[in-house]
Amino acid sequence: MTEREPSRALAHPEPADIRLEGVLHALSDPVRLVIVRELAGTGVELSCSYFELPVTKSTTTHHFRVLREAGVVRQTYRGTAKMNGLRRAELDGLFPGLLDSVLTAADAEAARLGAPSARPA
Amino acid sequence: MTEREPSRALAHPEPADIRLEGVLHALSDPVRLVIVRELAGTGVELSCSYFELPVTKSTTTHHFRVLREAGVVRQTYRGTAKMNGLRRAELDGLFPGLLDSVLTAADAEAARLGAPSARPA
DNA sequence: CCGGTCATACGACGTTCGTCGTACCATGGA
DNA sequence: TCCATGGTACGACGAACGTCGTATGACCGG
Repeated sequence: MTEREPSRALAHPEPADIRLEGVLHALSDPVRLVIVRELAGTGVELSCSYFELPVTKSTTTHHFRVLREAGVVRQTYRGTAKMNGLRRAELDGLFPGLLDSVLTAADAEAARLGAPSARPA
Repeated sequence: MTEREPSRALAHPEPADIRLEGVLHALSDPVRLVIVRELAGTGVELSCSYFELPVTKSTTTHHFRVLREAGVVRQTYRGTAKMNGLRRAELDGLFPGLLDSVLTAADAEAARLGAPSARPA
């Protein structure tokens, strides 16, 4: 709840605490899937404000938190910005091939549905 | 033909209507994940009553319905029983490798958590 | 025909989810 | 110092979810 600590630190689940169900659930939301695809596509850390999502800032914060608590992304403060990076190594170690196949599937579906975004040419 | 039409037909989404988000959501429930793992492990069609799930019959029906409507399983009546089979071909065609990696991940997690009902092929 | 078995439908209930708005805090620069 | 920028916390709300119990329907074997 109310942390009076420096609190500029964010809690991340350790690999042993990451649950497949949680990851799948995190990935089952369209907005979050867009975030993950973009993160994977660029391969670098991106700030929350980098993303242009069809939701408000509050909701964006919420989605990033869900991703972080599921163990999908790692968030670190960098000045006023909060950078987000995919936890690829941990995820691949825990669930080999899962992230890649989800990403591939998302690309395939986007192409199938004629969605243009999230594809860094 | 000697093919007998099932008295009650069940609606299944066509491959083109299967959504990745829907599949991931269907797979993100522990009970449904158990069902899918068992279906994949045996490789044959299983009746609803075959499964020993920690929920009532009503809830079991509900979960099978979610899986069917997401396009994960195919259900066909066979007498009073309803047989359930994984839609492997369709899923693999739509999202190559996805099902396998989820299944592998589920096995890995089950082993990691000390699962009792793991199903080594 | 009649009962038994397998599964469904429907309604209910509490929980979680996705969304928003508003108020607030933390950092960095003018 | 003060303010602009980037993000958070909290509360609210409707919708969807997972669960159950009971009543009902479909099929098979006597």
